[in-house]
Amino acid sequence: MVNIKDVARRAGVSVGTVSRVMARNETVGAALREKVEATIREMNFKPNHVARGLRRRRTDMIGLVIPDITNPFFAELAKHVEAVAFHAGLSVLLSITNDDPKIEVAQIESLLKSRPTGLIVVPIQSGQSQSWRGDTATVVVDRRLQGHGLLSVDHHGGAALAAEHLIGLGHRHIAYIAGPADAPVSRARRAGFVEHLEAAGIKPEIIEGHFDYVSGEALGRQLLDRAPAKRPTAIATANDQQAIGLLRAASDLGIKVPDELSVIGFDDIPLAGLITPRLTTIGQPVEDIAKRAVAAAIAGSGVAAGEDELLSGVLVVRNSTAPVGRREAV
Amino acid sequence: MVNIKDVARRAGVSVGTVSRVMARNETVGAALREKVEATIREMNFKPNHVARGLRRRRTDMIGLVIPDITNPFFAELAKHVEAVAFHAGLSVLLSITNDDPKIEVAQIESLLKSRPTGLIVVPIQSGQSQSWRGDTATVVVDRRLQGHGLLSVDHHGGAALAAEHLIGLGHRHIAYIAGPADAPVSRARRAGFVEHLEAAGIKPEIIEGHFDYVSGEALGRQLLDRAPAKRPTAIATANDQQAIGLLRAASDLGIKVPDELSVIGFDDIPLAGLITPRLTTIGQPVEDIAKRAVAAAIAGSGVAAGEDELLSGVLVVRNSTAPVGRREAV
DNA sequence: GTGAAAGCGCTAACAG
DNA sequence: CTGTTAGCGCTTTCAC
Repeated sequence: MVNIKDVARRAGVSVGTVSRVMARNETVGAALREKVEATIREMNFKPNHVARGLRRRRTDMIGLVIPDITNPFFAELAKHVEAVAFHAGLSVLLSITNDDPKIEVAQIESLLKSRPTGLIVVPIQSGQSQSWRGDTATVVVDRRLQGHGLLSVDHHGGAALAAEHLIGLGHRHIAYIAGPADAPVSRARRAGFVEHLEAAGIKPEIIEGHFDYVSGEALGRQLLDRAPAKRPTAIATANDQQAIGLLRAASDLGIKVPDELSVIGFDDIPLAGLITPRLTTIGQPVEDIAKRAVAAAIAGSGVAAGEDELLSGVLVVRNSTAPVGRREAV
Repeated sequence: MVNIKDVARRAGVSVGTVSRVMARNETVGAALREKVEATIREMNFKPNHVARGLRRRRTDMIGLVIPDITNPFFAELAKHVEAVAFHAGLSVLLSITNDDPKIEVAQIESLLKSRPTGLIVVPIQSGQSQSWRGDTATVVVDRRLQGHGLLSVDHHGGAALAAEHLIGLGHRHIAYIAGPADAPVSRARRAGFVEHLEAAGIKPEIIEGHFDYVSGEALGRQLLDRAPAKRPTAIATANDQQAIGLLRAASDLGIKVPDELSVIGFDDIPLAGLITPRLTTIGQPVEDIAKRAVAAAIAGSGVAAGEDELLSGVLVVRNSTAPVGRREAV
């Protein structure tokens, strides 16, 4: 493969000059610059980023560590992170932790060996800030990690929005399908939801599961497979996937949404607006999160501990929620 | 950051010895080996993969180029590729082309600068095999690219399976929602479906769109928003997302699936089994594809041109298809 | 078996 | 403004 020396020789200049032309910053005479650029094109020279990375002691890559790429929210996040990074001339190294703390540690250690410019991490558990060297900018997204600032939607506030919505619709018998208790994001959403309800004198029935379709379906069945009078009139879930699973359970049990049951999710994944009924949910500013994350990673600043950036979620009302009255009317 | 020299000095050996210990292949005396390993642990030494990559002229990374990570099928593919790669000690560089040929070229050129061990590419169009250097193993997955072998599910055969299923159910008035005509994968699935129907003397109505929910919904509406007698009794789609969009359109128009309309998709994304009604579809062996892709990338072999590896899809019957008779009965 | 030393291809001083 | 040169941290002959 052709290297900088070949180019320099052919263009009749020194390697330093070629390097400066590529960096397009230095003061290189117009004549030489053109000649070099022509030669680069002509020889189809692709500068070796590995060598450059070695010399610069940092590569043009950012590591992205997420629990699960098949979760539409993280897929969306990855998509935007990749787009913004690419635009900034960076590549993204993808790591999937599969919600396994051991793998998470291994993945991060492995990433670090490539000396990336920055790390964007959606951690599994808040415990033990990994002792990875402070010389790689780290921005922690969506879920809290000890010793780091957090860039995320305001889980607590967003969940409160959901609670408010259900209360406003007249619901009093309300259940909540939470995420795994060891995930701080679950706790934040749950707390935001529950506290808001309790302030209104309502005590929701709470049940815990994973952030996926299957869990939503199983837990939904558990909540709904009982005498109509004992069923909640509204259920909120910790994310949209659970809500979609719940919708499926309701359908299987012949329970009409939203007439007999209101359902509200969290995330506003693309699918939320397409299933039947269209899902009412709390939308996240994913693109904005991605932009800020990449910017912080590049700036080398990360998000300082204690300096959280919490972005507001927004209530998206669609067809899975309705006034409780409708049910009595039936 | 501590480097190999620091370790060598502290352990009282030469850098060569440390290197050999890490490569865990050479013949290093047990005593020295232990001493070095202890020192590595003690100093928390993380070998610099950038330097190693420079020296080896190849990094421990594989590039993964896909059109759209929010497409559940590709997310699934990425998940498995990442898992297999990680297991083999490789990192994955993620590129998303967003179905834009210009970006695809730029992404690949950019990836190559990092001198990855191999490239796994889901190309956008079959045209112009990019003139990237033959010195990077390239395995082309899912969609054909001129000058390369293809590793993929058998689109043609899978679609024929779908056609066979609908015919067997007694459907005669059948429509097909295809993918974009410029994508070979669309053409393969469409051809497999249409040819099989025509062999049975049926000429389907065909309509084209993109591989996403929105397109499926719009096209579905177009196909269904007409007098009942003029509507197809069954619609097959080029992928599950379109099918899900179609289901939504049917629901909006008050058309019962599967009683009044049978729907069959392609891919068997996780969601397919969870929506209402559960979607009948053609399942892909994603994990197997991922395994083979990574193996080929590592082996440096790629998939030789003309040596396609076509894996069989499998018909997954769920609740979105039913005998045409049911409708007449209503 | 182990050490010494020559690069991998580039960037960034430093000269001129 | 441009050329020269010393490494970046590792692997890999080549000696011993």
